[in-house]
Amino acid sequence: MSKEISQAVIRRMPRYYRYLGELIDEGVERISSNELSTRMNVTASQIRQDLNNFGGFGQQGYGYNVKFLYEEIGKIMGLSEQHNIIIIGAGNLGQAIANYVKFERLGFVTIALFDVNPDICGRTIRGIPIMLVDEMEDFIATHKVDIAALTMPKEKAGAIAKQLVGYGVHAIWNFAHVDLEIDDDVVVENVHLSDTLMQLSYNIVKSRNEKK
Amino acid sequence: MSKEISQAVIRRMPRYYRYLGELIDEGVERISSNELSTRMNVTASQIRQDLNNFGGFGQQGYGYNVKFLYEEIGKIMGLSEQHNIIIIGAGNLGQAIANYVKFERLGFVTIALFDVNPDICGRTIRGIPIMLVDEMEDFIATHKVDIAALTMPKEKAGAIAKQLVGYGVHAIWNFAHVDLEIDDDVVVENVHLSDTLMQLSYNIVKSRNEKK
DNA sequence: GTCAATGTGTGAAAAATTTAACTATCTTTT
DNA sequence: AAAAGATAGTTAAATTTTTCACACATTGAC
Repeated sequence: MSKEISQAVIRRMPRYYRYLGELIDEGVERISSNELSTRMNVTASQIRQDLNNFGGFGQQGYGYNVKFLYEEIGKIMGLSEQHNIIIIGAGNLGQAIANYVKFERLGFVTIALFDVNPDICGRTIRGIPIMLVDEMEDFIATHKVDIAALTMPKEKAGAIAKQLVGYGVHAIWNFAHVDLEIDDDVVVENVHLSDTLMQLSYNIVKSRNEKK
Repeated sequence: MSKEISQAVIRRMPRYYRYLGELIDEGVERISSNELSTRMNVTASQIRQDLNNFGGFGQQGYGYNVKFLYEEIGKIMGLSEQHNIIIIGAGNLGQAIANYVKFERLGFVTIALFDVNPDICGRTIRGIPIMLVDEMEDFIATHKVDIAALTMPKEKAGAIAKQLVGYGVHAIWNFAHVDLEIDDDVVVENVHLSDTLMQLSYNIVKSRNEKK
């Protein structure tokens, strides 16, 4: 059995991926854990430990091949396959996400939005159709849906999530401010914006106090 | 000197706050760490340890007074004062945030949006004006601005952040996909949506493999 | 008022994470 | 081709975080 990799490590991987992408853009071919650690403001030891969770991607005396490592991390994070997203809640946030072209470069493609409001149904965003929530079941049955993004008010999120899981969706990107109670085999990633605001606020007050 | 409280603890506080808010809505007056731990799916021990970082809010044999604890956490997280937010980048995401009424209940009030696009300037969102980025300096000089939310493309984020800090802004809620290099006395909270998507993607693949 | 039950605060143990140190391997130079 | 230098992989130590366990304060029943 392969050892479980801690979520702390997983949370750091996207940052490595981003920095490696930048290095590629800069035309850098190879990099040592030490040099990368300086750029990223982490310890070289942590970089080596993190990467070694997945295997040895570097070479003693040489370092890491930037392009190779970039691609390997991409594979590890599941970016080698396309993930289709549907967005439930075509409000501002839902539309914002649908408009984010950058996600597509990572393989995350929004294929539909759903809303309860009949007025906006039939419209499209970048060619992506907005449909009625009632059409969701049919749509999921006839399309490959890998991720459902929940951007509706929290009151409705629980029920919608349950429905989605019933229709066969196994991954939820949850922007509603509730903890979804859902089967173990469904993967949930929460994005609680107000939580991050509160953390910011805490650190503001702290920083102010430290300044005396 | 008061001991430093780990960011791990700080990240958990908003969740306590949310659950306590729900308990208040349910009319619950008191709760034990044990009962709360069941609801929240964490250990009672962790709850007690976390809270004790800030002082003893409970009472042996009684538990915690829900309303009192809620208010205390609010104070700890800096919610007892109003935080004015300006949003730089009035695209979809910026507008989505400006429309989020719920933040206001926590004391976070958006007072202006700024954009480089003259076409949308002069418009308002919920009464909040959209202005030209050029007007930013003046605005900050004449208004209390506590937090700047960066929702513009990452290419511009670094320069804008520098400007903002120059104008006296000390806290940045960063949605741009870059690490801002900024003075130590400026507080930055990053919200990297694509990072969370990648984490979700990793967990999807992992979960699929576990299922055999 | 007494006593059993409850349940926090807290010191200590356990677990997890991070950092440091070392070894072995590869690269580069001469 | 050999020696010197660089650097990943890896083991060990240090640190941090989480969990456990229990003394003792408070509540509530009788």
